[in-house]
Amino acid sequence: MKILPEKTIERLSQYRRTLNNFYADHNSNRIFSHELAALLNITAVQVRRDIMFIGYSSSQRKGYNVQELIQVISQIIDTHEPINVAVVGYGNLGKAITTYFVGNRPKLNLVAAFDIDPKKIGQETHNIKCYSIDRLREILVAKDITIAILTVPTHAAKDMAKILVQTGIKGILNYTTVNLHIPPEIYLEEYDMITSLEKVAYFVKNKNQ
Amino acid sequence: MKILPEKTIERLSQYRRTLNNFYADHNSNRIFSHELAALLNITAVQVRRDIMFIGYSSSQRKGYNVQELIQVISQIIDTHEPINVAVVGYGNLGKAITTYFVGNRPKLNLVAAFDIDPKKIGQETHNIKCYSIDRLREILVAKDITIAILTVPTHAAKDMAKILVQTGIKGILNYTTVNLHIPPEIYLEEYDMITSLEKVAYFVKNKNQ
DNA sequence: GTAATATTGTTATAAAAATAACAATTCCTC
DNA sequence: GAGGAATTGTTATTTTTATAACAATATTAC
Repeated sequence: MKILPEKTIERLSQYRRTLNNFYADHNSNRIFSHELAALLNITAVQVRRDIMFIGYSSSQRKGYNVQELIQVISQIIDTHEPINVAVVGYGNLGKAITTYFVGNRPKLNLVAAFDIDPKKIGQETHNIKCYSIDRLREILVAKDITIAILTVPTHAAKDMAKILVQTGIKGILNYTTVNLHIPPEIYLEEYDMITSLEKVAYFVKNKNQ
Repeated sequence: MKILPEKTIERLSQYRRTLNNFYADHNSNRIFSHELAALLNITAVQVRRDIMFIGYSSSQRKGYNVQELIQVISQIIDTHEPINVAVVGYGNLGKAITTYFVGNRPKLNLVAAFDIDPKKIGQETHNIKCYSIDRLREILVAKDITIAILTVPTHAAKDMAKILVQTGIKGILNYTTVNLHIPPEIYLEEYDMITSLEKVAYFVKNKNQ
């Protein structure tokens, strides 16, 4: 299948979770585009357009089959073979992410955490063990880790990214406030909490324009 | 000034931080658009266009004055009066955000944290005190809190949002995976870590298309 | 001082994303 | 079973965002 728009991919992830919740709550296997849209604060057209993109279609006039739709979305956003993920930096943010992860995400396995603090090394939360940052290279390779979530302090971000790149990581989700410079074949997604907050502040201030 | 594009606001926040770092590191008061762009992994045109939007201009051919540019950006994204912010949910993520906040952000004050866990109530990190969630209404009003960062567990998100809305909050930054339904006059920014990770996984998988 | 060069500021174009419009289909009512 | 209503699927349009093109200006080299 042709690659899908970035925003559609983001929404597909949310559709899937929302559909799972919907199914658990309502025990109904039918959902209308406007129902799904309302749950996500978006428009029904947007939902239908995304669903068109992924090539799914319902028996018209009776909404979508919830489980089928979950299946189709999963075929697109999940990989065939599970992908192994590591959290690099096991401070508060790293631990928060580990907790978010607990549950059923069969194709994305969080398999290791790393930190420099001896007190954290050896800790195990939700079956995720924390290793010394010194063993980063070794364990990334040994455990076939493809994606890294970077949550180290600012001063360490650059060096960690360097090691990740050298080890052949495929994707980095960067939560540090450091702008990383890595080869273009590695997929880099950056998120900056301070920027988000400053954005909220700006639009709170300028809401009447 | 006319309201600026959302993406420009996001970048302005990052320009400012990058410029502050640049000034500290280089002790130079001049920066070219392509230098700033390189630091942020974007194009020089994008930088110049954003700077055009905010109405700043340099003496041509010699780059921008770093401190002036910081000033101009601050005038746009900062408020005149400081804005008070609270973290609702003082688990790992709430604590992580508190830590991120430490430093010089004169116009955005994190003034309180809230949690339901008696063990956390009364804790104080970086001068931020944790209060009982029972006192949320009271303290939001007393401390004139305008923006809330929501980091509570899924099951509590809806109720917390309700209280925030009732108390007249102006903006919410929602890190829970629950889609909130709040009046449109409240600015809502949502961020979903799982979605971000699933997005990275998708584009790692489909990078060659 | 003139030509070449580097940089900005701005307009024009392209690409991405969201919204609107509407035909097609199915279901329901009578 | 005819007519109306609700819903989907898709094309068209608009809006937002990013990129490209290029004139204007200042600096440097000679």
